[in-house]
Amino acid sequence: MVDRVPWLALPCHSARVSATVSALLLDWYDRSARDLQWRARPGAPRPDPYRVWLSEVMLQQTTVAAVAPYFAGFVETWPTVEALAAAPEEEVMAAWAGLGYYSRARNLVKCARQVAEMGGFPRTEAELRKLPGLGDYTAAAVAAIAFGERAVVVDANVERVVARLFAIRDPLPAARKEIRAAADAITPDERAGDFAQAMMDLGATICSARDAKCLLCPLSGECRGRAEGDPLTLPVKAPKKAKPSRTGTAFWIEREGEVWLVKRPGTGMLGGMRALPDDGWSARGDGHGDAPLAGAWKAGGVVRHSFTHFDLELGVAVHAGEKPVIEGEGEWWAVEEIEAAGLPTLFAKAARLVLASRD
DNA sequence: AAGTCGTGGCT
DNA sequence: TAGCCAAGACT
Repeated sequence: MVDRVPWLALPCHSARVSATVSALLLDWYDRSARDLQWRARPGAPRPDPYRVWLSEVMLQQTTVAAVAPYFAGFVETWPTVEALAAAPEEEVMAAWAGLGYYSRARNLVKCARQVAEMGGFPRTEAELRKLPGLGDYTAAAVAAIAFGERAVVVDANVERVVARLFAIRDPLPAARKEIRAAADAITPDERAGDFAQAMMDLGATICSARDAKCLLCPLSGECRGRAEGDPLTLPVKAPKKAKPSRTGTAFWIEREGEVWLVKRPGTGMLGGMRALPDDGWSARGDGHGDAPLAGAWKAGGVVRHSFTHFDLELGVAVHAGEKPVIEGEGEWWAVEEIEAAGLPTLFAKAARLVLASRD
């Protein structure tokens, strides 16, 4: 689709612009790179592929600030991919609790076990792309950053920077091909990993979604979006659908200092995570409200939680009867150690609500 | 190929 | 506040 990018139709011009952009950006990166714990230590030519892979998976749709403590905890507990491969999936899921998008954690374990079996990470983008949890972005990022391959790394930062740099006005997601072609054109043969990280640093700190600090930008002189006066309007995005609102109930059942926890099915919402029993609420509909066992219940309050595609108002019902008898799969968990259960945030909020009402 | 899948921070 | 957004993958 190169012919759809007007400036690319001029080979000499485009080659000059591309070389200028990559040189300016790499020079800026050498001066201004963020110091992140998964990047190579001073003196090391390249970072540890395990740390690169782990960080890239954690950073999918997730901010650096949110990832930092989880990354530190993971590499402390599991310093190598072999160590992670040997860990029980349940422990990894619990360690991931609160970070969101839990299919990432399931795929993380799957991937670690495959890689350990293979004797190490594959070193090419094409081979990395076959691993579970590595899509186009992550495969390219690991290949470039950990192994020095010239791969075209396109994430939301790159899309934004490129759309502004070349004033690409077609709306996303239709503009993806055009943006990718432009990103390809400015990716250098050498230091593609640094280039990718530089684009992401630029997108995070200078050319961000709600702000464009053009006076600080190393590419401002080359930026068509700035020249045309409206960089903040780019990239253009399709309007989003409205979020539905749902209601549901979670049930707090306690016996002798322990609370009844269930494990959610391996796929779907909060898949594979420990949880409080609930009444079947979902993105598609409200919960039925029926309690999982007979006896008296009292209201424990309401938790409001906003997921990506719906809002939930979750009532918490507390079992008020004597000696609850439970049928079905689950486990009694010491209330005092509820923090270690690895509850996703929604249920952690519910637990906090119940426990706070006792003080 | 559009929908599904978390969470916290920012404005 | 309510909406937007973040180093996307998977189906």
